[in-house]
Amino acid sequence: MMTQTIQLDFAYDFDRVLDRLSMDPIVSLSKENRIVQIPFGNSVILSLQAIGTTEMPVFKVEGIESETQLQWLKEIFHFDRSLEPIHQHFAETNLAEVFNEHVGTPIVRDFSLYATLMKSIIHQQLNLSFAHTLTTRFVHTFGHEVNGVWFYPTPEQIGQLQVEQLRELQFSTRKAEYVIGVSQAIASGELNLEKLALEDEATIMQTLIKYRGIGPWTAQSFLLFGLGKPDLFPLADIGLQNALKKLWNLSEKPKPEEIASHFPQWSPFLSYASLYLWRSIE
DNA sequence: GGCCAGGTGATGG
DNA sequence: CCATCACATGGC
Repeated sequence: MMTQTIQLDFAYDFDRVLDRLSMDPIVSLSKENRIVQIPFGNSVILSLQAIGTTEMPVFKVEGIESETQLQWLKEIFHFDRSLEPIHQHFAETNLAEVFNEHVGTPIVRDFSLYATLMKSIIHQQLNLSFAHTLTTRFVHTFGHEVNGVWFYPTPEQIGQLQVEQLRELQFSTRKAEYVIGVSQAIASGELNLEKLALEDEATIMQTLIKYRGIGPWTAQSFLLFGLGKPDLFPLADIGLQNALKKLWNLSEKPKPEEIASHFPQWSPFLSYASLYLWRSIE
């Protein structure tokens, strides 16, 4: 098994990454050893360990079998683009303080596009704690485990389920229908997420929103956490509304139009504003 | 015990 | 086209 070393030339706080990943009960990691195990495809496990500092980030990678895998890993962990221009951009904005508190914090993508979609649908309108419970049950019941690392089930498997099988895990009837329906569309080849990912953002949004259970919030989550797009701010998100309410000392949650009025100033890096605001209330 | 949660689709004007 | 409502159930 090949071991590789990756060195970055910009500040990158891997311990923050581990903190965030540790909120996902499916992810296998050790904060102490600064290592995370990453499921790739159907059964490959890659491991990523930090052996440097935030200012001098160095990583040890194991399990890589091809250049394609290495490139994928770099994109997933945001190794392929510097965070410094983004922090510079926000230094003169009303989010400067928030950004100062999150120096070197990257957008880490989900480990598969299908996982992003399922997770987003499951998370709709639920508190994080219960959403994590449902996601864990979903993966533990229908996915598979290799050496302690969990792999999401395939769309083919989920597409064949009956609503009742997800009801047993305490999914609502409607949510079960969403999850199964979207999985069927993917399994049949009608919806090809990898191919869709190559299209422009407007096309991706329009395509996804046609499916029952995918609204603007879920489609934007797909762009942000699935594809790592830099300029998304899901206005419908209650967490972001609450984060801004707190930051601006408001008595009520700010209205979407009020939030959107700041977009010209924050763009083209709205996703980082979203991410850090979420973290500010976690 | 009531209100809220990292929304969405259906319904009715 | 926009406002309102049901959905399900845990967390606090």
